[in-house]
Amino acid sequence: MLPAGTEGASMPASPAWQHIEDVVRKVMRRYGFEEIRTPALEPTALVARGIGQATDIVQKEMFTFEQGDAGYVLRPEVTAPVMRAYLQHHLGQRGGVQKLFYVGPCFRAEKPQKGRFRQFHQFGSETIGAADARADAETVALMADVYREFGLRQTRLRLNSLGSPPDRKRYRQALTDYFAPYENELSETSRRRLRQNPLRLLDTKIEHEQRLLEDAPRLLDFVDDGSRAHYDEVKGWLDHLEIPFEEDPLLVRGLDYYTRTAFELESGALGAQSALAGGGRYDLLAEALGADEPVPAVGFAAGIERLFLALEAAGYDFPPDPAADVFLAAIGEEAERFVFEKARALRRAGLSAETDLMGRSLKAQMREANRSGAPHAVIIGGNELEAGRASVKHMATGEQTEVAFDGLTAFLLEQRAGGQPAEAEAAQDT
RNA sequence: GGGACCGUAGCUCAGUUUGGUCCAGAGCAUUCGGUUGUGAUCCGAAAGGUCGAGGGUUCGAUUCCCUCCGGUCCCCCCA
Repeated sequence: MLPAGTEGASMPASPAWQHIEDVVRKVMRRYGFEEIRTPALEPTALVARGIGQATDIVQKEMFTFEQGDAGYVLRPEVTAPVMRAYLQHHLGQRGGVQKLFYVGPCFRAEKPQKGRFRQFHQFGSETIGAADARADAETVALMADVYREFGLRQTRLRLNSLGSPPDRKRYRQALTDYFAPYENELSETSRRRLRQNPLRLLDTKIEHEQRLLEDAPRLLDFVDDGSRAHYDEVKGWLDHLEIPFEEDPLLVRGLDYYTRTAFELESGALGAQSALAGGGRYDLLAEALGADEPVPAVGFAAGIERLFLALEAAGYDFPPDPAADVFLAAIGEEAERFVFEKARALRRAGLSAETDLMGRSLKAQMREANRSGAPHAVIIGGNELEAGRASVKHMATGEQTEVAFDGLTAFLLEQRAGGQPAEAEAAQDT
């Protein structure tokens, strides 16, 4: 039995899935980001320090286990691991800003539902070493361009500034004070949040509480001048790039390492889990992981499964499954030996060639040839072996011609290069 | 962690209401065949399921009850 919420991860890698990754990598490279691969396994302490003890992820969503004295965790996200790699391998010494991206699996021990899995896949970018607001804007632009590349326009980009930890501490207090008189009107979960993590109150879905929030203090009013100036700059650069966004004073993120800029991209077509991607600045993460000095950084993370859902909802045209160039059918043992070797020769010439591996009838082989999507089937039996010429059937038209064994590779290469069916006759003379 | 619904062939599902020869079925997919060596169509046949698992009630359980496992969706939270 598979662990819950890991279903899709064990299916054969579909062309659609690979297509998504291809597009992601393409856009990432346009922006000059390098791919980095970090282990799926990380020390529990790294994740706990990086993401924050008080977060849901660390408190209840990690797959952890002990090995000797050490505690490990299947990574629930990739930003902390990338920062660990950056520090451990002194990537900053390479000079300049480090622009890294990743694509890979993450794990969270949540109850699975639509758009949420225990093993899921994220891609994202991390721009490490840049405090400039343009780094924030570039991250947002990169994220937006990935979705734009897929033609997804029904998305909503929300933006906010979280300021610095002292700012948030003062804001937390103000929020607590504001809600104190209303405590009896709050739901049980909201009362719990008020004590444990007041910022979470901001995304309550209870109408009454939302009305209370309208007059509640705003995080942005507690943000220090530096953060405010930075926020204004980020908005300026986004305007400059003509990237539409909404300011959302209620936007907070679930991980402790965020500072200043926070953003989230939503889709309307995803059901309960509408967040496609999110990110922000995390200038304090490096120090939390043991760095001697602050390392400014900003990044985003996106869910591939959710992108997939959004694409399906939008009726996205995935590229068709790649078809073989040719299917080789054999009749009789001698022909089977010939075909098996010929297929390898074609493959070494760069063609995608398929053959029967079950000793099936010609009829069954032709069915298989049809299924393979190969434009041509090559039939070789006693007659062909005697004549030294293969029967080549053009599957779409049903027309069949003969091609000398010696010229078969060249013929098929030419066909793949865009030769028309009509040229088949011409080619058979070569 | 809490809630709702669901588990019958590889896939999509019927059958369970009122337990017993319409209870083990259909479509698609698969394999083979429709005379000697030709695919997507058509026709025919075959193969394929301990009816999620275990226990209970009963003369008898896919059907009723309990437990467990799994799935889906929702709350929480997030990608």
